[in-house]
Amino acid sequence: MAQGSAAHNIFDWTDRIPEGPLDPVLQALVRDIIGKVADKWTMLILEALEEHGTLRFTDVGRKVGDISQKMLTKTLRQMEADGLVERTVHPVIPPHVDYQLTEMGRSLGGAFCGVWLWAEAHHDQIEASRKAFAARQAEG
Amino acid sequence: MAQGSAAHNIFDWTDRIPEGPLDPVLQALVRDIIGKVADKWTMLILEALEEHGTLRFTDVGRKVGDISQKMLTKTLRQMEADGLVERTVHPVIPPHVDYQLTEMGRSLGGAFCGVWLWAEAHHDQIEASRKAFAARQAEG
DNA sequence: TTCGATACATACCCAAAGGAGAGTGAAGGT
DNA sequence: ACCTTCACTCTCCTTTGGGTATGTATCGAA
Repeated sequence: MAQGSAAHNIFDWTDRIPEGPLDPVLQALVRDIIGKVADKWTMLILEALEEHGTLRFTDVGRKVGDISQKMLTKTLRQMEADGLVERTVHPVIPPHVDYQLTEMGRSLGGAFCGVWLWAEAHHDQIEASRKAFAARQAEG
Repeated sequence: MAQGSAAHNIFDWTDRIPEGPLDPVLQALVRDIIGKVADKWTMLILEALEEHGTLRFTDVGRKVGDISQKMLTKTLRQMEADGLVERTVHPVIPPHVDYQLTEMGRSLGGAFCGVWLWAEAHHDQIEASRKAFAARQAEG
């Protein structure tokens, strides 16, 4: 059975009406945003800036912890492009660059807050589930 | 300058007190959960199951949209291990497998709800920011 | 005169993510 | 005797993520 007969999706649903009043363009846009914004480093940097206010480059790295310089630069640039952070360059030597959340960045931080709290509240339950699942796999 | 002189992190902060009363173990645990749970496919599947209740394998794929069978299987398995979804196998032929959210899965869905709303509310603003950023880069 | 500080850019490399397509197995329809 | 269905699994293969190392500019201090 040739599954990928259509375009690129395995499930050929072209003969069905997907939903109804859902705008596929908006759907795609939101999905794209979710994909970029629900990134590990984005979340971590967001939290660091939310907690400490304005930080300069190396300080962001220190607050986040185990992040390489490359990913720090890359993620900060992406966040700047998306309008989540504001980058302020002071033309001095040695260079001094400040990063702070924009209004939109702060609002995203608030939206993520629920996920953080959820993770803190359920991490032991997740551990338990994983162990139970592993045990099930080992037996059956 | 050899940046990676310490372990694996570029920023050598071993001579500083990191924060204070923050438990590094819990910090790591939560970070791990965030990394796995704040995954694009996890979020998408979670939303599909939240919206439609119980779905079988191919239906989850259809609701999510552009997901390959491989990632669907993988993500569903991970979610099952984490205790977010319950997998029910009906031993019939052809096979019939149902997926539904657990209580914990539903609570995570609630936590993510804020992010979805945020994405829907700010996608146009993000687009504008990206265009402005690109224009700034183009000029110099 | 060389060093160190700061905020990167660039290049090289490896590992993981993820897509495409084929295969599987057993029952029921034609 | 064949085809179809469903929920996968398995094997390639390409793309992306991400770490490491090094370079750069400039100024003041040692």
